Amino acid sequence: MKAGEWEDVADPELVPERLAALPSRLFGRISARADRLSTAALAATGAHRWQYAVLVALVDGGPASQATLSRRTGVHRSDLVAVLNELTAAGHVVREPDPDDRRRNVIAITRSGRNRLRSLDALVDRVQDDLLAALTRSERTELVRLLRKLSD
Amino acid sequence: MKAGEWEDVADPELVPERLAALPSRLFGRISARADRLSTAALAATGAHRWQYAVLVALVDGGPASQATLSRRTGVHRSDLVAVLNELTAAGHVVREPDPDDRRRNVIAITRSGRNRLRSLDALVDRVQDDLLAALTRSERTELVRLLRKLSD
DNA sequence: CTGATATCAGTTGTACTGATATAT
DNA sequence: CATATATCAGTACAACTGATATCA
Repeated sequence: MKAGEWEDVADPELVPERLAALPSRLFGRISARADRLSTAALAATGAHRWQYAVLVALVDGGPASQATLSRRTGVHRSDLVAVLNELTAAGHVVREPDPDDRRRNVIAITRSGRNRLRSLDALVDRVQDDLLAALTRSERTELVRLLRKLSD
Repeated sequence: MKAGEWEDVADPELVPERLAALPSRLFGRISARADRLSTAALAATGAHRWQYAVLVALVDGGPASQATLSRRTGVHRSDLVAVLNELTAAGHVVREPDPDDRRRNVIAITRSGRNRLRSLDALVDRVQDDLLAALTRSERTELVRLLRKLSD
């Protein structure tokens, strides 16, 4: 993954059918494309890709410990530390020791964090739209249904 | 990506709907799972994940230069060098200068390479089956159709 | 001179493992 | 004692970029 001008190395005309229809290969390629689109869209804002997931998890689920946030987002607890450092430094969340369980930090979103999320929301929506541009609206719905079945 | 015992960090019950239904996130997670399954399956054979793509491209498209192989497989020409070094060392392909264009190497599969591909084929099929286990046969067909539309 | 080819060295981001300190 | 939490250092891999030498 990287930003910049991009030229696909594969030529659809040349790719043998056995490879072209291989689910694991398709997932890898589409996922790489999604990463490129996300990174490009977020580059302007200086936001990390995981910031969005964390802010959504806080708004939709309320304040939480880092361990809970990890379970809500799927972001690994090891990686969450750096994301929260960034968000805290920017004033988008506050991180305070939990008085009820002193192992935990309680993470809460700030007003600035809510504003941040609103602007990221628009970017993320455009990325999904770009990514799924080749599909009709009903195909998109069906695709998401199938992907969700797979990810459980 | 790594092998070993694996425990999902996300708890499906806790993931907010906005994240759970996000295509770019779903692609990332499923692609990571596909990588884990492939790596685990290939670990026993000592094969790199790209070996399979290269061997298929040679069998289905005939001998070719490295640049052509890159376009057939989508494997980057920079990465292809190492894969071909491995395959050459194992005797699965032969790499010879092209007499008609001395910039090129002609890569051709050997009998040992064809045998290798047959054993990898079985592994790859099982990985796809594992990956798509949650879907019915017709859902799998529809999914592949949608993924192919996206990857063009 | 331009473009294509093969090679090599290095970079970035994701998704981890493993270890440690601290508290329940 | 086991278990959960937060943190940090480090690893493996895909998918690149950029540079160089060679040749058409």
